[in-house]
Amino acid sequence: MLRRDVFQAIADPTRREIIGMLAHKSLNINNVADEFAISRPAISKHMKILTECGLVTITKQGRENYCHADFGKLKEVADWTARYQKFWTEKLDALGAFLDLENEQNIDKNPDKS
Amino acid sequence: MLRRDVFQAIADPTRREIIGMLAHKSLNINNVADEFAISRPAISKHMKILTECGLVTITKQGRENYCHADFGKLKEVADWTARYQKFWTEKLDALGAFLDLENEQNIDKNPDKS
DNA sequence: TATATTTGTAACCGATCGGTTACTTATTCC
DNA sequence: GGAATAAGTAACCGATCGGTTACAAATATA
Repeated sequence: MLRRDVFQAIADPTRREIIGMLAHKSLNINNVADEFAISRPAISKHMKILTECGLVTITKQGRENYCHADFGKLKEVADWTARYQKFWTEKLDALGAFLDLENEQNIDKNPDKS
Repeated sequence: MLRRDVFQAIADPTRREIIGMLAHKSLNINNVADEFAISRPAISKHMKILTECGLVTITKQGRENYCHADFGKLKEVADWTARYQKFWTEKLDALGAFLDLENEQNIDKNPDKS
């Protein structure tokens, strides 16, 4: 497996839009492609990237491939941003806030790797 | 202005590491470059991307350029992931959860655009 | 003043990205 | 069986990415 990076997967606005669509309802590839100006193969490629990083799972139903969003992988992103949340929610000294956060969560020596 | 996308900016693991470093302490370009195996101009390019999207600001001090992280822009990412938070925090029916979220936050018709 | 330090940037490189068209395969419907 | 539908994939394209080396400019230091 290629073990795609979820940060890289959500970097593209089209893919973020796809995730939003699938939150409402599971759709097959053509259903998704109909909502965009780009071609079906282009959507198919985006979907491959989303499945490779675990953001989307596909279940085959006859000749149709239904795509479901799997939001668990999005937690990885939320957790990363949460490290710095205090910096925008409170007007604290930045260094102090970070050290507080580090203490609370007891994160490892190198918390900034991916 | 190029008006860089913060999602694209944080897609690169090196840039995420830089953000983590600047959370501890403001540093000049060489300080940052010393922590990586890649060249100084490469770091300089990463820093340009980070400043273009507002994640980093630079203050000139003599011949040194001090880089400070600006976490406000990270809220944009946190807000996007928060739309789907219920999907991983609770074991609810996915459609129901999304509609609840939509109701609470009263987000616009097309909440999935970037 | 001469030299060292900090930085930006230009030119280049190979790889990847996001898209296309064309073709194939599998399934469903008449 | 034959036609239509859904989807994967290969080949190609131009642009961007992430890196390099080389050079220039500004500031600090001896």
